[in-house]
Amino acid sequence: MKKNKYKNIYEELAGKMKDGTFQPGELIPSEHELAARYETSRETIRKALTLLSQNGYIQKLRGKGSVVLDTSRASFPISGLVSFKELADQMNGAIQTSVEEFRLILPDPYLQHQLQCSVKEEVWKVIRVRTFDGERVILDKDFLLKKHIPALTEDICGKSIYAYIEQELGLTISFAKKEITVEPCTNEDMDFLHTNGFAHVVVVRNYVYLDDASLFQYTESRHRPDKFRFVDFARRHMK
Amino acid sequence: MKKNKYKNIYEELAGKMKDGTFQPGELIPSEHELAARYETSRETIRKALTLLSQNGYIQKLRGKGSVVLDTSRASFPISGLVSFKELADQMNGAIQTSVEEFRLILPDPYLQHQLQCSVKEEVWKVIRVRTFDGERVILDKDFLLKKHIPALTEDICGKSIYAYIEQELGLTISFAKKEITVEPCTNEDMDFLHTNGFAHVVVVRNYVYLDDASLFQYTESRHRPDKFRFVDFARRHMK
DNA sequence: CTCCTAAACTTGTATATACATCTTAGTATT
DNA sequence: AATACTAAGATGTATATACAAGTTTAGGAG
Repeated sequence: MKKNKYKNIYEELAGKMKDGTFQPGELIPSEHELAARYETSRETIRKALTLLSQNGYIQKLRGKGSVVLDTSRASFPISGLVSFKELADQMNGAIQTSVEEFRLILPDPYLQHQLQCSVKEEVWKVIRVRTFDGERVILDKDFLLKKHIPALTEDICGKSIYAYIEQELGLTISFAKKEITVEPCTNEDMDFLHTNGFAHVVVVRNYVYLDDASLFQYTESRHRPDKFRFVDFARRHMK
Repeated sequence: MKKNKYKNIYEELAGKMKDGTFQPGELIPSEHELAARYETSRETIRKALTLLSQNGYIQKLRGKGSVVLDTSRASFPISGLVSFKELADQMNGAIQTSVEEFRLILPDPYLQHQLQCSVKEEVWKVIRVRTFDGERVILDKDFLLKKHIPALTEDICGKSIYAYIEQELGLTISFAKKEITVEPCTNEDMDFLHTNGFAHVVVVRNYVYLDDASLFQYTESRHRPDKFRFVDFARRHMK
């Protein structure tokens, strides 16, 4: 099989950093030694190490080796493109999702612009509220093009839309552009959320694309400010 | 010279997307053709295209080619690790920096924790205010370890600390971990900023590292909410 | 003992080859 | 005319080699 050897090695090494087999500050084995240990070529090891470096697991030091970085503070996931369900599964605590609205609509001009579609394109409108420890703190407004997602049910929205798209429909969610701003509370925010006297919400606008580069989803995720936290890892120069 | 051929090609192709030589939706030449055109190997071209893909310039379609994505909406820089001076240079408008405080201190327990240093390590404390169109909207509190940055002047802080570190000191700023939250205004915020009645500020905490993986800077960037905007590009699966 | 140098080992870049997998267009068959 | 197959061309993965450049260590010269 000619598939994903480097990705498997990446996963295995990343696991060893997460579970503490490799400690922060330590040097991992050299590329030659890893190549021998995994019975593969140095180039394949280098692809795995490049991924680790890009995701903040290691720092490569020329002439010395690769040192393990401290990822404990980061509280994963580090930004990335992760669905709420996947995020919730990684956390421990009382987290609930309730579907407040679910229907097929024709887009208004604002949505036409966000989804770059015509007024005739049918769109799934899904409104969900995320509850943490009994407090309604996130309002998710999803809009999905029926052209790409022909069938959808309220039941699926209560679980995970992404799992349905990837596992049932066999589509591949590829990338997203996101924008974070702070905006005044709307009436809708106050209806659905426990705003606790906050006059503003943090708005995360997500434009999500499939692997053929077609835009299929626009999501507006509205967070109560005191419960919002975004963590990112960024490299200055690319390698 | 055995250096950075792939990075040069990346820069050249990225430039063609920015200036419109390559239009969104278009297919760029195939890897074979680019290899011939640049008189290099396919692997070198692939490294350049991988960078373009990671930074949201193109989407690679197996069996078809690489399609140019629309980066016009993104309004660069897309997250990344960019100094304020570099960001300001790309924008047009009346932007000013004023240094409000500049001195050498010994860290209190909070700073010791943020910078992971002892109470004896001297730290440069720099407080700067960023003014847009006459409004004081960002308060930057920088703390730099003297161990790594032995000399610093108020004049440098008024221009660009990063330019000084990289060009004068010859150090390489490598990566940063950042965290975005929303927090109540402090007295300091109200003293230095035109808070315009806002009760909260957006706080961006930056932990910045050199290329030997040593932490040298902790920055707290406090933004007036209505002027804050963060744009990110994220891929779901890594390649 | 100190200093310098050379060797060994590390990661970085460039090139080449082979084959897998996917898309598309063209051809042949039914 | 519709379908099925084939070939060409595209990207994806794996391997191999050579050399460049930075770091560390060991050993030799003084």
